[in-house]
Amino acid sequence: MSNSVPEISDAEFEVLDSLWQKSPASANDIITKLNETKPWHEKTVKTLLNRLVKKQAITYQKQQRSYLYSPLIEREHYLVKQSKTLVDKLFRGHLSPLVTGFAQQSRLKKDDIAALKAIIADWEQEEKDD
Amino acid sequence: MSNSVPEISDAEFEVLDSLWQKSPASANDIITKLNETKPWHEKTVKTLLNRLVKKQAITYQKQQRSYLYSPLIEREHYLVKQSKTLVDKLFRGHLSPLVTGFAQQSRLKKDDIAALKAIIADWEQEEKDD
DNA sequence: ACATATAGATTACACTTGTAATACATGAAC
DNA sequence: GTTCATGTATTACAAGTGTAATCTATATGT
Repeated sequence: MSNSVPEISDAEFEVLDSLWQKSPASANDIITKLNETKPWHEKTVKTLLNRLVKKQAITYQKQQRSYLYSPLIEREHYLVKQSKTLVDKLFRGHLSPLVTGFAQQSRLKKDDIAALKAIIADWEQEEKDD
Repeated sequence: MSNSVPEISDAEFEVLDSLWQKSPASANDIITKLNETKPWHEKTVKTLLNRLVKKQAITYQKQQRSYLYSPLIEREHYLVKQSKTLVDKLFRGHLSPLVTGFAQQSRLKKDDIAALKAIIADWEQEEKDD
């Protein structure tokens, strides 16, 4: 119950995602990791950390001088919510047109196909159970 | 080639979507239609129309005093691009975790399942052709 | 004890977005 | 021809965002 997930901007998301991969982590850990792929200034990342704390998306524990940050919002939950938001907006809640669009752009990977088969099998099992 | 789709905000998207449903349309047509579901002030919608024109997402033809607006960006193209953007961001380009998330939230509708089956069949046919 | 490096906090600043209000131009009514 | 209504254009303004720079407090080296 309770928590409506806060709005997370794109840049903030990258920071949060880094914490989902490994936490707790110090600001420097996070900066180092992010800098493998993004040219973000140290100050920029710290601003993003502050904003995430204010939004209660992450928290920290004081560790002598520095902080160790950890996520407060759960990854799976967040991903599902964002997915649903987009599908609602673009496809009025229907997933299949999204998948079809993907398929037409040939972006399906073989593990996607395997996963889809499994999903269909589950769904049909459920139907039978009704 | 050419056109990187411009960034469209949420509010702007609603206006564009209305034009995808019916165009060309006058500002008043659009306002009336949008007001069936959103409490937006006339001035607000006109601001959004202006911004969309500036972004070259829509265009218009002068019709005596007023304008008739039409989309410049293609709906299918836009939807696929947004879908891909989200899947890249949240799932590193893999569609199946998104579908799995949906399935777990029981958001799959029966036409979704039918569409998924068709997609798989097509994909397997492609494989065979290689 | 004192200077310094450094971690986090505060401030900055331009751009976008949501949400209009005001200004301007012109066709329509008298 | 002058006024008025109405359509578009311009301006407004706060909140959020990307992208830092500056300020402040303190652990550490000497």
